[in-house]
Amino acid sequence: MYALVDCNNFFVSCERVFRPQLEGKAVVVLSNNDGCVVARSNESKAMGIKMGTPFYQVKDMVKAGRLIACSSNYTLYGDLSSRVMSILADTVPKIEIYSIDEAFLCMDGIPPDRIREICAGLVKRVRKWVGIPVSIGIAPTKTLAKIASHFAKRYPGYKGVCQIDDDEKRLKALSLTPVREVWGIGRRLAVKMEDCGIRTALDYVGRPPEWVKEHFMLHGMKTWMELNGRVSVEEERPEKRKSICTSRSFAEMIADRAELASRVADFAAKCAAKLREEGSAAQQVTVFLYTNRFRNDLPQYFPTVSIRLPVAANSTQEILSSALKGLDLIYRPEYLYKKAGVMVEDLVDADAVQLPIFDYDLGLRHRRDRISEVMDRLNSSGHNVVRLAAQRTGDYTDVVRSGFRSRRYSTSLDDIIEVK
DNA sequence: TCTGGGGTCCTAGGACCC
DNA sequence: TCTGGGGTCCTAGGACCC
Repeated sequence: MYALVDCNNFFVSCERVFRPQLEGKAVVVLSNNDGCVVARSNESKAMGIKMGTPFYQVKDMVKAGRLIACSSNYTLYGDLSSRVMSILADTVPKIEIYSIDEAFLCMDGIPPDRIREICAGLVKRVRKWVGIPVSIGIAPTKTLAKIASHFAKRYPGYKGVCQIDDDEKRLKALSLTPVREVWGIGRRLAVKMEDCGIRTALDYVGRPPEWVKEHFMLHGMKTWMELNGRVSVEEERPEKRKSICTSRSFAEMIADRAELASRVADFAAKCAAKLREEGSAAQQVTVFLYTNRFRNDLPQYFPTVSIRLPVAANSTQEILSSALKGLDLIYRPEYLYKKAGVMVEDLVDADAVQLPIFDYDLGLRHRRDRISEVMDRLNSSGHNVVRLAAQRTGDYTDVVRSGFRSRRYSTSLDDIIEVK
């Protein structure tokens, strides 16, 4: 059996932990730059606010006092997430962290008749110790556990735990689940399935496997098997990422090359730091720019360029200088840019980098690695105490729109003192 | 005026090989 | 007019997830 633990309205719940006056109110959390709605309380869902709604479309409700908006505060969410995860990890033999607000628990070795009771205990403990409400779905496959967790979340009668442990319950649950809500079936596939007359998950599992394979290929087959109770979604992914990306939209559009370069330099430095944190090194650095895709009146340009590194690297200097080289190749002064990003790809283990035999300055490499190490130590507080001259001066908060930010209650000493 | 950020996997098709 | 058959590898783009 798998148990999927899903934090309810996670970002909103995090805000509520430290501002209990938000309890029972319509609350939304906004994306970077206060761009769009990325989390909603039950009350704001009931008001019809959809995921991804641009903030300006609900601004009037905020002004009228009917809706409370919070800028996103990922430091806070990340910290509360790790507290939730550590409680889960302490309770069951194995957990697979799936996202910031979800984890699969592997219930191997736990007597079947105790699973529900253990999960009910977890719901209470996480609520009491961290303050976050969670829902848990229990089932023989991950896809079914997801469905069970939806029921646990939707119907208060379950008290946060729903288990699918026999065929009767499974078929009942599938018949009540629209196919577009199934894990692994997105918008495009859902439309295609509905065109074939498939409305519920039960309709889908009723189709013969040959037909499913023909129309929805490998991916569709896996989902089909999972819904039929046969495990097909692999075990956890390897712990190291295959690519790392840092990108941001800008509060204002940018045309100036120097300004753009300093932003790209920041993104590159961030990628390099993430690489080192993970013990990886990159063989390729990609830079991309976006003009404002919502401005039909402006010329559009979405260039991207990749630079191969002769030797895999993770020093800030090397990643940054490649990124700026890339920027030079794609930058055109006649456009207004709204977003940029740096991606590092083809990652290898940092301690297994293949060095060339000839014409290679190993001393230079070591010096760069040393500098990066020192930078990491000095920057470990999360503030950019030291940076390369190509990077921006000043804090990131200077350039991001964030009108409703809560404090970093659980991680920043200043903010903790403020609360007291 | 104002529209997020970060990942993974799969497939089709092209390049290339014999 | 008529132009083989079979592989592998790589990449871009599309689909999905949160």
